[in-house]
Amino acid sequence: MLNDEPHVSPAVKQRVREAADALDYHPNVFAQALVRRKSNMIGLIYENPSPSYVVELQRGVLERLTGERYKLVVIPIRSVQEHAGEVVGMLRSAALDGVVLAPPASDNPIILNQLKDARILCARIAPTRLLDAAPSNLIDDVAAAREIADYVIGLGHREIAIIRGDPTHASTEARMLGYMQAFSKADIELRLERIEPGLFTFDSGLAAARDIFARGDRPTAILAQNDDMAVGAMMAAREFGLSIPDDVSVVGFDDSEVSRITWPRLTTVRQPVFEMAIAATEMLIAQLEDRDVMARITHPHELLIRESAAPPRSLG
Amino acid sequence: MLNDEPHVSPAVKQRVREAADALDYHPNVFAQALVRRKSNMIGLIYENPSPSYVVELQRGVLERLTGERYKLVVIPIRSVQEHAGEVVGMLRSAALDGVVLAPPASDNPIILNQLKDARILCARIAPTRLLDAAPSNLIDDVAAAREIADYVIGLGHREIAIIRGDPTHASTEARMLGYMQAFSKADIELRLERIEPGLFTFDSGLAAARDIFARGDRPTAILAQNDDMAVGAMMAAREFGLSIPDDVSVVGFDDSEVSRITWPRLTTVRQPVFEMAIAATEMLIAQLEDRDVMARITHPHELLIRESAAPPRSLG
DNA sequence: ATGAAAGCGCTAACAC
DNA sequence: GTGTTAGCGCTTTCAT
Repeated sequence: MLNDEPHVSPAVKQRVREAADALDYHPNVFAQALVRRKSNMIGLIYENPSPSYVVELQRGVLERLTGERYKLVVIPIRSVQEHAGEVVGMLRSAALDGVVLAPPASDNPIILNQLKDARILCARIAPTRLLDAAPSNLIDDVAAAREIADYVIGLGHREIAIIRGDPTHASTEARMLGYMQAFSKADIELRLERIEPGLFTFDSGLAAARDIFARGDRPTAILAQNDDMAVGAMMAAREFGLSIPDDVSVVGFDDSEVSRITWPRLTTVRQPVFEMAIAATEMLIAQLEDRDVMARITHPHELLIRESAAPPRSLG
Repeated sequence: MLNDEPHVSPAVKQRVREAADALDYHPNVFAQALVRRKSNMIGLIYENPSPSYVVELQRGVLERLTGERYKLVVIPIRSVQEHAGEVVGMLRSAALDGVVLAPPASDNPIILNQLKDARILCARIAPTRLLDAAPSNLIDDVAAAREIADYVIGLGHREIAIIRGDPTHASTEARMLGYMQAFSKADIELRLERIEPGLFTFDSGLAAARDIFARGDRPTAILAQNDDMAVGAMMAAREFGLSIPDDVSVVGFDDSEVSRITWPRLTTVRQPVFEMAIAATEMLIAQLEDRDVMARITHPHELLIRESAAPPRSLG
């Protein structure tokens, strides 16, 4: 009766509602779920490399869920790489109607397959492979990385170091490829010792940049594969008494909040994580309600020129 | 049978488990919940002023929940102040076993009362009032604020501005009180125009500090009631060409991640949000499982002296 | 110890 | 339209 049935007059609805309120009646969601086979809960699956990324993600999902009857269950995975086989078991015992998959889970074939077998719907954020396996929200990582590398090269830099992201995330390779395209277009040789590993965390960026600065021939610019690592690199530069961007330029990737609160503000390329999360949630809800679903959205990226990169001093 | 019954031999258990795996059997959680009247889900209720605070909070809850059968449902509230009356209705329709209450919900008498009426268990983070209404995790906000103010005054500052937190959070008043105790002990007069309102956000700190710097007589130090606002104040200082800590000292409150990634690093006073969230979740689980529950834990705070505060230039 | 049966609170199908 | 009933998948109780 409370479920918006078709042939009930508004007046009656109103009275029923009042009576329900008066009796403090709340339908039992388990009984409902049991018979409807629907929990009205969705999950957000993520690993934990960059807090700012996760925050944006979750904000986006919750934004789309406001006013909706769905509740959000957060499911952090220590290491998708290691626990892929167990993830779907967890999900089905949580009885979720569907899940939003953030990287690197969104790229994991084991998870994708088991999800299909378990008939759990999903929508994905930033996958790079198997794009038709499930609805996807992407940016063009290769192009975005190429553009910011182009920009840095355009400033006159030729001695450029790179801090890579987490190797278990496919976007790390994609961004690497974009950088390399820009390098080869400009005829710059990328030396192996100029590539530092990282994990998408502030600490890993700090450590990587310390390594870079501790070595003899210092680059004039650093491309970090996300903003957290870029901010770590800025910290390392300060430790070495280098000023940014005069002594060394640093650029990031993502436009996460941290890029706007540092000084100088970080030049980066925007990935609209919040909007991607909203769109992914929309795709998931559409599936749950048997509406038409977009199979794939490529979201726009945008080079954001701020103050952390400038021409190298020799050209200054 | 799968529920760890007492009189079953290990061998039988093992075989049952194998059979269950082979058939890919998963118990239906709704049927269980229906008859047991227990959902194995807990909620985290928060408002959204400072992302770094929320991240720590959620990390703590999830940390305590790893390996536990409980799932976490996140419940952001736009404005606890405005929607206190509706919160508990939402919760009971979500059928949660219990909730962790972050400020300002943890201080809200309406929510606390309705929770009790609805027999939803809870544990609280950083309440300042009604401390015996439900298990509480606190720090001594007054003492912590007094200590950091003492420190700044001890550096030689006497022209000190304050950026307040969100007025709907009770800790704002508590910290204010701590500052004032330090001021009066040092015989410093606190002028009204030296108190700027804020909302615990970076942007509000930025705006508040711009106001402060735009006025004629500039303070030599700023006490911000959390780190996000302090970092906003640092940004404003840069905009005015002021260097930190030489021209102006800035200190924060919380020791959130952002305080460690700025340059100079932020002098602040640590509130162990992560540990408080773990403890609150522990208190909640203990209640759910009828174990003894600590009624209140006062967590230690700690003054963290970093580089964003120094003696005023006149003394330098 | 083992098995049968009742019932948790609701929805949907079907008769009236 | 309105009232009745079966049954969702499990746990628990009560016979056996």
